[in-house]
Parts: sequence; structure tokens; C-alpha cells
Amino acid sequence: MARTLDDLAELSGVSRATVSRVINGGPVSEATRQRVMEVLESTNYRPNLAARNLASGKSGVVGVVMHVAAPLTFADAYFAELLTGICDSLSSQAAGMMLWLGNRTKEETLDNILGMGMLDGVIVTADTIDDPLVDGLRASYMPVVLVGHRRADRDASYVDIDHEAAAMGITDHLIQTGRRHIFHISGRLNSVSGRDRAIGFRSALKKAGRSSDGAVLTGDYTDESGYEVTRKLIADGVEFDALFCGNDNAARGAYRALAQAGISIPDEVAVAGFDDLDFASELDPPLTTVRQGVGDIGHEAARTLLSLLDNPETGPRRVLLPTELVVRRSTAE
Amino acid sequence: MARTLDDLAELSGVSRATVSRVINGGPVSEATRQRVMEVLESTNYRPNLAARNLASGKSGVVGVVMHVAAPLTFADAYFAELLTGICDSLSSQAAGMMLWLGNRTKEETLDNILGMGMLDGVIVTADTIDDPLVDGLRASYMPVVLVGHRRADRDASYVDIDHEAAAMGITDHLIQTGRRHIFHISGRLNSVSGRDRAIGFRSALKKAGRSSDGAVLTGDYTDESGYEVTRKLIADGVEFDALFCGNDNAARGAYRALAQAGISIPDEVAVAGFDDLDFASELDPPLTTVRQGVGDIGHEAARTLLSLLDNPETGPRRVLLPTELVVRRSTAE
DNA sequence: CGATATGTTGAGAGCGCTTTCAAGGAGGAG
DNA sequence: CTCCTCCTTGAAAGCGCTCTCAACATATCG
Repeated sequence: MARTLDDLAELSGVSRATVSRVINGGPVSEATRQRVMEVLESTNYRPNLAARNLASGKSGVVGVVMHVAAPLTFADAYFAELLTGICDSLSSQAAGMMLWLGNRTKEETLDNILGMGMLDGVIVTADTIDDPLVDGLRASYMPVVLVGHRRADRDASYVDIDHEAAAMGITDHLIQTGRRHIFHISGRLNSVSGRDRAIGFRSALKKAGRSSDGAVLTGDYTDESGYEVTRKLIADGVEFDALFCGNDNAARGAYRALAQAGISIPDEVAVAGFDDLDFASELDPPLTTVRQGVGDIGHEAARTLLSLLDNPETGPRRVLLPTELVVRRSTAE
Repeated sequence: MARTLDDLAELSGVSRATVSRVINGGPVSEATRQRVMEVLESTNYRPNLAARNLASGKSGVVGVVMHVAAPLTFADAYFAELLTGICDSLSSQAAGMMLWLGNRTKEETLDNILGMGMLDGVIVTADTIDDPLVDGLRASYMPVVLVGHRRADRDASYVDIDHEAAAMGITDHLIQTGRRHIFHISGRLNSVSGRDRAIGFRSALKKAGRSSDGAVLTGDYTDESGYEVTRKLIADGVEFDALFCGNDNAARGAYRALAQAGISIPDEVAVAGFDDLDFASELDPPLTTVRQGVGDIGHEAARTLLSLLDNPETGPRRVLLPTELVVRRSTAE
């Protein structure tokens, strides 16, 4: 089994350069290409990535950084779907992927990534308001695509959705369907999306001439927080007929608390979520939510990075993906 | 900012070789080491991985292959915990990791991995009985550590548990606690663990002088299969007072079906699982199961691979991790 | 004091590939 | 028929690092 370009060159009676051209689609006469191709196939040749990388300066490998608490990474379907999307897009372009999860501190992770010195670029989730990892990456020599973005990231490449507008939309829906006492169980306080969704919620209320005082309850995007906040609301005897949860996980928690208290959805309380993760439609009743196509975001992030790598000079890319209000039974009138 | 070894060499007034020695811990006089170290730090030098790889033949990157249907990868906490364990161990050794999930066919994935031509080794889940991916990897030039193993893998390096013995143990427990009509909801038919656990189940019954005819019901390790099989059992009016589920997921499904039918655990039916995933202790009632420390398996797999890479000549490593019967309320007498 | 062992260093040969550069050949224009 | 252009190809220079080998300096020993 031939191993190097030189071996192949000898086998096919041409020079190493020509074989390289055949492999990389350089200008070669049809006859030569044929001949080399034959040898190439019969010999099951695999180019040495390291050598190629060294010579060309590109590795065909990108980093994916999802620095969240380890258990969360997978317990939270959001990250799973996102990763799946990225993986999918990347592998269809034959790009390799290295993964960094949150099992080290951000500083260590950053060092680790930069030290890898082999990545063509990175995709990093950037939802946390103050994130040294994201800042460090952006400050590095490496092309970076953010999933989500902070105000400070206006000039970076990112893929995101308009959280504020989407939250307004779903809150409007709640108002329109006649709900009077609407509460919002927010996302993580330190997250951009959590903050923006809360802002959207408030705006919608304000636009309808209602007050949002005390209507935003702090959650953290987990099932538990949805459960706890709802439970407390019930225990405190607060009057409410609609809950807009920061994400689907929290909505699921709210479902549990409501069920436990014997409160019917949607008859007594309407519940809305955000994300439209796979399980949203399978809840009982099916959950009204905002579809943001998490998998698509992953796809898009990968695509964006690859395009950025191909044409760096065209400057940063900003992609705002559309969202869609998905009305299901949980908010029926 | 100095970029190459040569730059550093010039800056510190020694030869490139010496700088390399300092970096890699070769024999250097203390004085020289100090001097070079200073330059090294002040210059924030990062070695070029590709060059290093090319020259040394090692990349410091290992592949992790978990070729399972995409949604399963994360929906199934087993894989999540396994991956977390691997990740953790790897990152503590500053080893990079590339991940392959099941979003391509096994053939494509194999090609992809082999084509990467840069990995020092791979860790691959090998629970499927007939797995071209595993076979292809084993047949390749690359060091491989399997998580789980088939009969045919006796001479490979692997990390596994004794499924058969563990299943016998938990079945014994069911027998000992006075259960008379015990059924087993098996794992995937095409999986080694599924088959071995069923064998263990049968052996335990046989040892106790009971028949296992018709006592093994085919499941597939999912929540749904646990639910469906149990539901059918109830619907068919079959008499049973204990269920040994192939894994915790299936047990969770069984819980649902039993709850729905108003059957009490453990008073009327005892339920046992396998894996002791995080949620097992949080079910109501807490689930009796076999703890196999999935995270530890991941850790061990990573450690095993790294040790294999360090000392290839010492031959294949086989690690059989201990399991532990964790008795909780779901099988109380 | 010369000979041998020990420790430290630099020169240089690759690792396998990409990519210029220039040479050679074929074909078209004048 | 000659000149120029375009196409195809090979030679060779690196990419940045590791590692062997030999040289030199110093230390040890007889």
C-alpha cells in the first residue's frame, strides 16, 4: 500500500506535483488525470493531514465550543440539537470537528483551544453576557462564528435570532387570546437571550397598555426552575392565567407544577415556551412555543464559518434566522 | 510576537534544537533552560501542531466515535455520561478530541475517520453485534479502544463490564425478595449488552430452578419500548410481579405504563433497571439498578487509550470494570 | 598529564505535502 | 516557417518541528 505522494508519483509515472494537482483539482491534462486516478484508487491513498496542513496552513478542522456546565450540555436538548446541527453540516463538507465542553474553566479551555494551533476556525456559543472565552477567542488570530451575540459583538460573525421580537410575538398571542394575568419565567439572568426575551415580553405588555411590574420572575432555563417558580406562584396564591416561559425546558417544569396543583392547561392557565425543542409537541397538551430551529442555527453556524474560511476578505457575516410562532393547544382560548 | 522555533532560538541565542529540548524536556543545562524559558514566556509562543505532528508522527488528538442514531446520542443519558467521562479524562491530559456521531453511514464515517489521517487513536462504542465501523477501525493502522466488546474482540483493547454476571445478580435479588413472576424487557436485540443481560437473566432463573420460557420480552433500550412492552403485558392480562428492564430508560418507560394502569411499585410489581444513570435515584420510587459507572467507563477508556499510545508494545489492554447492585425502593419486598 | 566518560549543544536531515517557477510542447497567428 | 501564447509538467523550495549524530567542553580516573 503506497503511502506518500512520491510513491504514487512513481507508480503513475508522473511527478509528485502532478499527483498533488490531481488530488486538489489543479490543471492537469485529462489523460494524466485518468492515469493518476486509477493508481489513486487502486492504492487507497490517504493524504497525510499534518503535512498538508503544514504546507497549506489549513487543517480542515474547526473547533466547536459549548462551554456550559457539563450535565447541562446534554440534559438540555437545546445544546444537543445545536451540536447535532453543527456536526451534520460540518461532516457533509468533510470538515473535521473538535469539541470543547465545559469541563475546564474558561481560561483553561481558551488556552487549550489556542494551544491546539491547528484549527481553521471555531464556533462558540455566546449567550453569556460576560464571557472571557468568547472575548479571548475573538481577540485571537482565529476566525470565529458566534451562536448568539452580545451587544459588544456587533462587528463579529454570528448566527442568532431576534429574541426580543419573538418574545413580543408570543406575548402578543397570549394577550390576543384573552389572557389577563400573564407572567414570564425568565431565562438565565446572565444570558443575552434571557434578557432579550424578558425585554420583548415587557414591550408587548406595554404596547397593550398593561403594566409588567412584577410580571417577570427569575428562572434559569431549567426544568426545575420552571417547576419551582410556578409552584411558588401557586403557593403564594397569585392570580394568573398565562405563563410565558423562557424556554421549553422551563415550560415543562411549569407543566409539572400545574399538574400537581390540579390546574388545567389551557383552561385555567395558558403556557407558552420558547425554542420548540423536539419534545414540545409531545407534551400534554402540546406546547405553544417559538420555533427557532435550533438544528438550523447549528447548520447555519457551520456554513457561515466555512464560508468565512473560504472568503475571509469579505468581512464578518451576521445571520439573523427567522423564528416562527407555533401555536398549539397549551394556549387555546 | 515570535512565531517559530527559529525565532525563539535567535531571541535566546541558542539553536533551534535547544529550544525544542527545553519545550519537550530534553537534556539542557539549567542556565540555558532558564534563559530560554524567559523568552518562551515573554513571547507567548505556541508550537505549530501540524509541524510537530509531521515531524513526530503524533498529533495529541484522539477520535471518539459514538455511531448511534442522532437523536439517541443525547436523548439517551448513557451516551451523554459516557462522552462526558471521556471528555473529562482526555482534557485533563491535554489531549484533543474529535467527535463522530451517527450522522453519516458507518462506511462514510469510517472513511472520514481514516481519512483524517491525524488521529493518534480512537475510542469507539462497540455494542452492536455486527459493526463494520468497529471492524474497519480495528483493521486499520490505528490504535483502538472499544467501549464494550463482542466475542470477536477478545484480542482487542476494550473497557467493559460483565453484563451477564450483573444481570444474574439483579435477577437473583428479585428472586430473593420473593418475586415469583419475573419478566425481562431486553435491550436491543443486536447489541452485545442486550444479549448478555438476557443470558444472565435466564441463568439466574435457571439456577433457581425456574423456567425462563417466554420471560424475555424484546425491547430496545428506549423509554418507549419499556412503556410499550409493559403496557402490552398489562393489557394481555399476564400475571407478573417483577420487571427487570434492560436499562434505566426502559425502566422509566415501565414506570409510566404501570402508573397509568394504577399498579403500584413496588407493592404489586417490582422494577429493576440497569446503568444507574443520574435520573435513576430520582424516579418515584427510586429505581433498583446496576451501577456501572458510565462516566468511569468513559474515563477508563480514555486512560486506556492514552496508555496504549504511550506503550504500544505492551499489547492490548482489557479492562473489566466492576458493577454494583444498587438496591432502592422499587424492589422493596 | 593523558585518556575516557559525561553532559551540553548545534548542524542538518528529514516528516509529506503545496506551490511557485520555469521549461517544454502544442497550436494558432502572422 | 517563425513567433507567441497557452497548456501541461517537473524541479525544488519551503512549511515548522523532531531527532540523530557528531562536536565540543567539562569532569573523572588511572
